[in-house]
Amino acid sequence: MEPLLVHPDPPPPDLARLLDLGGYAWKPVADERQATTDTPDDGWGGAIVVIGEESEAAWALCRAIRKGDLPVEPLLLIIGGNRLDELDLRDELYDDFCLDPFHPRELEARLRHLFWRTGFGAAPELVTYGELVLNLETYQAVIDGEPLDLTYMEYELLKFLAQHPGKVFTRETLLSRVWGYEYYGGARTVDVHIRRLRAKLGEEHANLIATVRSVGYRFGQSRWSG
Amino acid sequence: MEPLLVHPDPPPPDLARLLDLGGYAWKPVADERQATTDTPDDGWGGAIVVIGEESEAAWALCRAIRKGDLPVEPLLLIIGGNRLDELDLRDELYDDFCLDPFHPRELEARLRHLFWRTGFGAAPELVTYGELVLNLETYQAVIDGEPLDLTYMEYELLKFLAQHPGKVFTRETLLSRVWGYEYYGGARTVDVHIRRLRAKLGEEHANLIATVRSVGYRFGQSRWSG
DNA sequence: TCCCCATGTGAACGGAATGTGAACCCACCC
DNA sequence: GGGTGGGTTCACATTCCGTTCACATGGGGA
Repeated sequence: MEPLLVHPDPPPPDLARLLDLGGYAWKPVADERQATTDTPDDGWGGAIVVIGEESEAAWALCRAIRKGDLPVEPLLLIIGGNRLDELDLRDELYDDFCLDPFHPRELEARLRHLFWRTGFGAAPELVTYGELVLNLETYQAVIDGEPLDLTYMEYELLKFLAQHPGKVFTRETLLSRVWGYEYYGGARTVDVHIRRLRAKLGEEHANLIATVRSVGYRFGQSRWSG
Repeated sequence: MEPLLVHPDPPPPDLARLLDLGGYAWKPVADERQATTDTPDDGWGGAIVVIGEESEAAWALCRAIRKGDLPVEPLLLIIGGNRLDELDLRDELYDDFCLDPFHPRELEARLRHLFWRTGFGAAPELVTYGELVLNLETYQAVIDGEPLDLTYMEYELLKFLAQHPGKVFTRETLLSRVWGYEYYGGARTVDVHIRRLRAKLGEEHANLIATVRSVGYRFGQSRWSG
């Protein structure tokens, strides 16, 4: 998704943390001029403006965004409860607002809802390891920017491994945790799926999955990188 | 202005007092049936639903409002901070929400803003994806400029999918979110509707709906942003 | 060096998941 | 009552892929 425009620069630490944890890309911006010059190639995905002490600068930025030649949508405000009256005559300037201090879950919900309404998806749930990216919502996998065409079990197996990089799993463990605890079948099934995964990862990345002889398999580099 | 639909009956005292002080006309409503029979001549001006202890009844009312033949907009929720997770998969059911207990000024601001948006933003609500356009007000669908002749369920299904492009949905999820949470029927019904949608989309666009084997269906391509 | 066992490899089988055509059922309308 | 449109269900066809097998390969210990 396109990055979010965030004002002020730097933003409050808890806001920055929440955005990072939520997987949002964002860029702090001090004023309209910087917002214009720093516009990403694919534009802004939205804006979050904190109405703080310097409220005039913040409002000016909002006006610039809405009236000027810098069309950014949606625009969400974060504003202290004691400044609610500043919203009064400015309905046209924002799409949603959130009281400061905010409840993290509330802000998350507002962001999700805002992006849902405007048609952009919310930040997707991703599992990443190096150049490998698994999108849990779309069931798609990508490595080096190239999509991987994985079957269901291959995807589930790779997902589980990539969620626990560096850790060694026995075949029995993999069977119970990926295939299901009640599964009863030969352990060699795991080998075959590992083989197909390696093949699809390509020669370059096949070594992402290492064999630990007489134990099982490990995804990614071990801590001592041996 | 048309009166607001308020749930539950009776509403919390502080909500009633705030609405009265704000000069809003409103009517308490216990359930969908009453909402239908008590509809004012000139319709509802909007709805405020409190998600309280009886949250299932409240959600049922929301669904009825949004899916049924009782078009009420805008719809604002009042919900406890400890129930925020209930919002997660219900983005399409509401327009805005407010944490309970609410700050009176905040709720006022949200009401004002909500009505400002729906009052002036008279632009028809559209859902678009590439060459596909769904007009939510006229219930018409167009692709490549050619109108699509869709039945009701086909339209609802396509609308839901197009509102969440790239995301994979299981048949069960589609049944509950398109057909309704209380629906009980075979999952293969989804397959048939998908097939008819593909046929009506035409050979050129049939691949807009992709099958994700052993999972479900996905509309459009995922965005790999990140 | 030899042998054994663990793992890699290719192919085949069989069943599950999905596509497809048609029938059924119900509501609605004439 | 007959007819029509649309949602649902069923039976069958088809594709896909998870599993298993037989065999090849290779590493480590005696």
